[in-house]
Amino acid sequence: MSAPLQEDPSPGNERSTRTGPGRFQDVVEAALTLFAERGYLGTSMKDIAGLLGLRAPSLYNHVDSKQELLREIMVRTMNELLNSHRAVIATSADVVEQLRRAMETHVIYHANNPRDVRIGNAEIQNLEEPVHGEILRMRDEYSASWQSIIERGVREGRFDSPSPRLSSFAMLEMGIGVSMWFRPGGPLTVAQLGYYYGDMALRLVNAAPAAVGRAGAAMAGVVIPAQVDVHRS
Amino acid sequence: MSAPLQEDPSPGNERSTRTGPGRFQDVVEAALTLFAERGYLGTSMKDIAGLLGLRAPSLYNHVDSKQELLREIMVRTMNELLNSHRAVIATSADVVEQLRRAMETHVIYHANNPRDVRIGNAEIQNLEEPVHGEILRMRDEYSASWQSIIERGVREGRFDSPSPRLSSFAMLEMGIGVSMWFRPGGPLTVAQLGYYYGDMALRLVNAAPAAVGRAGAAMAGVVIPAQVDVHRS
DNA sequence: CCTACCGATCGGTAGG
DNA sequence: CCTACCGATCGGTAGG
Repeated sequence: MSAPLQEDPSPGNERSTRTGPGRFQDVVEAALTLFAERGYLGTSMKDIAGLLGLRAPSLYNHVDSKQELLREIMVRTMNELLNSHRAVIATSADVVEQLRRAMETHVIYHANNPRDVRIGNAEIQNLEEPVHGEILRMRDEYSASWQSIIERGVREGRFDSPSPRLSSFAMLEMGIGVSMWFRPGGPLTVAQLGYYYGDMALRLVNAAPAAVGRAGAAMAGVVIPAQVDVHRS
Repeated sequence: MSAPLQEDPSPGNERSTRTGPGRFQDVVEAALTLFAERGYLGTSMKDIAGLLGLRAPSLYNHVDSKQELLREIMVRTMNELLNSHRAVIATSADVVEQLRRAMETHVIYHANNPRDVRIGNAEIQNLEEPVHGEILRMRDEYSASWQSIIERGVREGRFDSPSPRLSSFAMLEMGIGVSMWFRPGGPLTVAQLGYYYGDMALRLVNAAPAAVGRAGAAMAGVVIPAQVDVHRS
């Protein structure tokens, strides 16, 4: 997603030409849009080529197969999400702050990358092995990290949850939902969105600071981690 | 979903034979399983026929088109969800109780109908007009009802929410997620699941009764509405 | 980067 | 309920 537009100029890169509209990342970008809109099976190589002003067979100068495009999108997305998550929970030892920041990062990522996230959640069954299994393992790791944060908070007496597993599922899921309706330029900024959802996460485990105030409440002290970039195409 | 297995014997029903494995509802049932597993575009009429021990062309004695199967599933599912919701919020005038019961019903429906719900959320873009628009309108109505419950709770001073819209989205979404992981026969009953999620909904708007206790807490007073049937195939 | 083309599969129809 | 078959489209290759 955030890869530079110019291709790696090293001579070992034999998959892409150096110029023109058909470079690998451009094909991925077109696939990202179309897979998200119509689904993997609902998108043909002809469609992707059309978005780039090409004929379908020309894509195979840059891409091994349609499956490779799905693989690239899913692996990259899950890596970005996991890395952002790991980085942000390392910024505090306080479990309340960890949960709040994890939710902010989670929601901001989903708001900024709706196409990737939609594909990631809708097309798992169309991903072939071994990547299919790898993605499932990464999702498990992500989910397990959330659960362990909540479990630790309960152990430390900071959280109240009848089931850390259910609490973590609820938090993850409500954040994923953001990718389905959030549009930049609306009444809410991405940062505000993150703040509200961070607050909701704390409420879910009864760790919320008293009341949060009305919509538009000041957001002093909110830290948007640097790892989460806010651009989108 | 809950239609009786014997077909309507009225002579006006010209779409289905009265006996045999290929009646309309059986085809829908097979489509339900396969659409949920592989997606609408990933499922062929041959696949559906195979599950019924038939050849693909035989299906057209019972079904107009593949699209009709998707239409039937999506309309029926959304109608059931909306009707359950309307019925359950009519059982109490207290806004806290309405929200709790709405969440219980929402979650129980999603736990009991994972296939329908998965299709309903994944295949909207494969639904043709005018049904596509009708489904979107029903979803809007459902979502709006949740938001108005929260708005009223805030007005009455029972709820605290910086954004009823965001709160309702979060609640809806965390309930939908249940359909992705809940399996009957696990450590949790459907009724317990509904109770926990009802509790989480109240927490999200700071209306939770103090603390809820540990996992396995007593569930005295939980009302599972009769409209929500608990069978699944 | 293109045209021409491959075998496979699709939803659906004809006709019995 | 079947076999035989239709035109369309698919992902991908050959060859330049």
